Amino acid sequence: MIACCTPLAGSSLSDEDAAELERLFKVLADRTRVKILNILLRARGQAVCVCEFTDQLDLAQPTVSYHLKLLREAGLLDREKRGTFAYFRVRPEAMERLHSLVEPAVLAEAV
Amino acid sequence: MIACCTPLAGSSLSDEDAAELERLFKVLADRTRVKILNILLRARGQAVCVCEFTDQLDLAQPTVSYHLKLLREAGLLDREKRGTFAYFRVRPEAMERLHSLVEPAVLAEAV
DNA sequence: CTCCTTCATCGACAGTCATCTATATGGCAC
DNA sequence: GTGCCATATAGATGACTGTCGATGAAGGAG
Repeated sequence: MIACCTPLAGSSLSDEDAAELERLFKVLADRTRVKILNILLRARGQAVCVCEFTDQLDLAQPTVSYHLKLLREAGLLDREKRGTFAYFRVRPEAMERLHSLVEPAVLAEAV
Repeated sequence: MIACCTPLAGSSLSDEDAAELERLFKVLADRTRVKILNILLRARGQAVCVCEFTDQLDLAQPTVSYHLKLLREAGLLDREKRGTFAYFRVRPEAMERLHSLVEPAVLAEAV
């Protein structure tokens, strides 16, 4: 008889914690949003104008706006308006949190 | 006149690199797969039987099989068959790679 | 061999997502 | 005020995804 379904040590991830990780990874699970993050990180924390994204990404302006909104709602970006222009910057503490969450030792426990 | 669209330093993420990050995050962007990873990491690298997942996750067996397949295709899991049973274990090097990829300094450059 | 168990695959279906065009909002110039 | 420009929002649409039930494949028990 093969030993199977033996109990595991440690407390399992709660539904809420799993859902939170899902939300976070969903935001990152798109090449356009990855590129946006890359542009912002290359700016070393400085604010970047929306026109910069519409220039570099080959997408219609509303599509870019849509992705920026998702990133902002996830708490990864801050927006700042100057006149009709909008500037975005990355939130360093959010990136730090992301980095710490994917630590194997952390994923083995609750969030 | 507001300064806008000023050039950025550094090389931008290539399409392929962005697509690779997208693929990786897509696999993680599901609460069931997050829970599977959590179970495997709590097992401290030991192999875990499929029945363990079907027990703990409240899902039909084909659904669990589907998620395990995605995780395996992403290189995050290894499978080992013993008789009719299948055991999965996490690939530590894949988790390490994941952790290093979400480093802000890394995301600011190419992968 | 036959039956049962475990797991993987298939096909269908509902829900979600990324994208577009069209439109609205709101500031600046004149 | 009017007109223009940058951005956000709304609605539509095609593609993808997670889920299930049904079925297939393969090994162990009797």
